[in-house]
Amino acid sequence: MINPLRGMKDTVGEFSKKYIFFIENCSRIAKNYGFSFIETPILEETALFKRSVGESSDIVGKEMYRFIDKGKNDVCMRPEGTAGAVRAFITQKYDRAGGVKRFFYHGSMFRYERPQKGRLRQFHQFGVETFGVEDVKEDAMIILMLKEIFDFFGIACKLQLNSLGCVTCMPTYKDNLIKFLDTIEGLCEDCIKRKATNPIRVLDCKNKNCNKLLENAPMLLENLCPTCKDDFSELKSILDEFGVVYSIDKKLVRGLDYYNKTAFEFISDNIGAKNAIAGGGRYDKLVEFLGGRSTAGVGFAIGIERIIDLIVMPKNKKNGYYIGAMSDNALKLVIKLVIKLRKSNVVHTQYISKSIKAHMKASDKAEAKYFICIGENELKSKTYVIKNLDTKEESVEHYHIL
RNA sequence: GUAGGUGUAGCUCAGUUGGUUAGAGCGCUAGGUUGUGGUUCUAGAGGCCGUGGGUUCAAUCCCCAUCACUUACCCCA
Repeated sequence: MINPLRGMKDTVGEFSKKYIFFIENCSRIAKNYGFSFIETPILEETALFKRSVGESSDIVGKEMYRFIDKGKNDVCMRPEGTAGAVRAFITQKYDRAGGVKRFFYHGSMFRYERPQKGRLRQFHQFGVETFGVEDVKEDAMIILMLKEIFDFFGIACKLQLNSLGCVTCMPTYKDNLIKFLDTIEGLCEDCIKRKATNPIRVLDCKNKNCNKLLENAPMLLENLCPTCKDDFSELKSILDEFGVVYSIDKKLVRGLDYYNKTAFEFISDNIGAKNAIAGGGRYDKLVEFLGGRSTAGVGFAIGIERIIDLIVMPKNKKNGYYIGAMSDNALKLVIKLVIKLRKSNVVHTQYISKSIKAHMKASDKAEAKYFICIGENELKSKTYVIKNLDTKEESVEHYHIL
């Protein structure tokens, strides 16, 4: 027997139903916000992720599915969606065309890690990206969209917010942070590495000892330039105005290098240890960094496996027809009728004749609303009965397809 | 990479202090006298008790190894 690879799962059964339900409704909501569908390749040049996600990130450092293809290209399976969307934005020359572009996407992402609850090697995200809008109202808007999505699916969660500053305030802050870190002894090994590669990530180290040592560290949020500070205030006031509850997490820096200014995460207490169910933020330098004309960007991604268990599905209503044959002579007619009705209805059937009782049981299993059974009597009378399985009413119809 | 937990029917799990024929619920199939369902009743099918080795007269059970799954750490969605 061949099993799926570790950390990879089939989309079937209950998960499949929920997945479709989730994607359809997220897409609907995103369209209402003016976003249009984009799909980018799963394979991209390794350089794309190295440059966008960042070499200091764990994702690039140790989690990518990376290989050399037959054309000797160094390629990776995408570990997240933003890099590809930005690349596509530049490829299409939308950066030069100017204006605003809003995209939503969904699909498989790949990270080579140890699987656990809500974390797979092939997992699925639904995400959106806005290009060309510097206004922080857009940040607020996509957070409102996320909130709307979670509300729609009945998912309880909390929003955590931070601002990472911009090219004006971040560099000086970073210098100050490094100076502070230099005065500290006893940081964990990882943090010592981070100090050199991406010092702000020291802030969200989970090591308790590091946390203590960092109690007096300078915080990003307290060292923002006036613009960033104003934007952050405006973001908060919009969220307040529309009743979005949030908390400020000064240590929220996120693991991807491309974020600046707004950074946020939605977390849930109901999904095991990995409590981030969605994350996002602003990445105003990324388009330029990947070779495009300078364009602001902001977006989010939802981890579908993280929230799938929290989705409450509406109850299935009975729908469509079940048509069965009670004698072999009737089979041909049943098939004809099935094909005809399938032009505009959900129709279930079976290819063998059996008792009316067995057919009715099968129709319940199929959750059909209407039931038709054809046997010798129907063949003789050229009529059949349609039974409404909810109301138990029966009505006689003449058929003309013999 | 590290640590714990679990591998018995399609699914969820009992069980055997080592002994001949392996258990339940759910699901599946078929029936409950004339062609009417969901909840019911009866019957049936379905197991190399994860794999390899060891101890033993005898292993699904004890020991070792291995693989898989799972949870957690790290990190992320």
